[in-house]
Amino acid sequence: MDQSLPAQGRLQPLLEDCTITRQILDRVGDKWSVLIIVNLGNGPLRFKELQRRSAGISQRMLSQTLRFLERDGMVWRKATPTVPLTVEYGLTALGDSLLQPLTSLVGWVNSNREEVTSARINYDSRLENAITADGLEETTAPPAAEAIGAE
Amino acid sequence: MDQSLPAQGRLQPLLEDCTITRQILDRVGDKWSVLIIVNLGNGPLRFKELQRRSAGISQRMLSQTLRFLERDGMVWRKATPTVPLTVEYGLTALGDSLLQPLTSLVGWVNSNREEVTSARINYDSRLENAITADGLEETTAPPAAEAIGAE
DNA sequence: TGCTTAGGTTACATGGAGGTAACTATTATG
DNA sequence: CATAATAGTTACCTCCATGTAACCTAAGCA
Repeated sequence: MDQSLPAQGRLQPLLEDCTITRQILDRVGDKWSVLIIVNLGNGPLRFKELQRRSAGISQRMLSQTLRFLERDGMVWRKATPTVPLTVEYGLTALGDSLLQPLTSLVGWVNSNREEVTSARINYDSRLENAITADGLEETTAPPAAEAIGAE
Repeated sequence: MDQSLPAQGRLQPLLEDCTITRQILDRVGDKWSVLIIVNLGNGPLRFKELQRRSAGISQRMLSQTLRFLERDGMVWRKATPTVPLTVEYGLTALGDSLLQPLTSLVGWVNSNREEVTSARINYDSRLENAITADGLEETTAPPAAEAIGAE
């Protein structure tokens, strides 16, 4: 779409004043929403199966999140009045189109896990050194005021 | 539909069992993190300026989120011991690389706001009709068991 | 002396997100 | 009659994320 990111300037005002944008972003960025959408990315699933695949989600949150996603037009729901009742969920065209940016975000996370993890270790050990170096006082001095080249 | 997304299958297990992935995803998907990263996308900013541009953020959350992002290696911090103290924040190479998937996600949201909004109106009005249609009882019957074409 | 600035930290209070568990309906089966 | 399965809903409770506001440091200046 925007090969070199000149769109950034246009994103800011939208993030600033647009409540709806923020609202939708919160929803699609939500922990359970992401999990459900990615899980539905391979095709429709029934409630129990979806719960089984979304490790850690409670019945309550699955049901709630599904209703939100259905309301927002990203997921469809199909109930078949069989004996113990069969309900299927799947991605709408809208939900499917979300799958792409979402997948690239999750992909970014997976690609950069190591780097983030080592950044944390690095940061934490610097903090420790800074604390042990000057006793109890003067911790107000920022320990990383130099070496900001960031590679 | 998903011929161009063969990576999905590999994302699921990572989302299921990997605590770190989920943790990082929560961080980069966080409301304030997104705002800060997008705002820093145009270049480094000082604390107050960043706060001014990130409408609605409190000093506390800005400071906290910046510390998290710095710890995760996405943002650098440069303090200059001037008279009232000058601190600049900017994106590291890692943070900059996040800008791309994040921008495409925010772009998706902006492109599909209308559709989501109308989906909500549609859903809510259907609910209303379903409620007024059958008085007080029998609301247990799923109102949308037919017409699932999703368009 | 005390007000201002930048850039925070800390204590305190609270709302709401989310977990747990019980309850619902329906039919088949033992 | 009780139990099981699917697909939820509801009540209840707790804890954490976040907002508010006060406080901190250091220097300048009126």
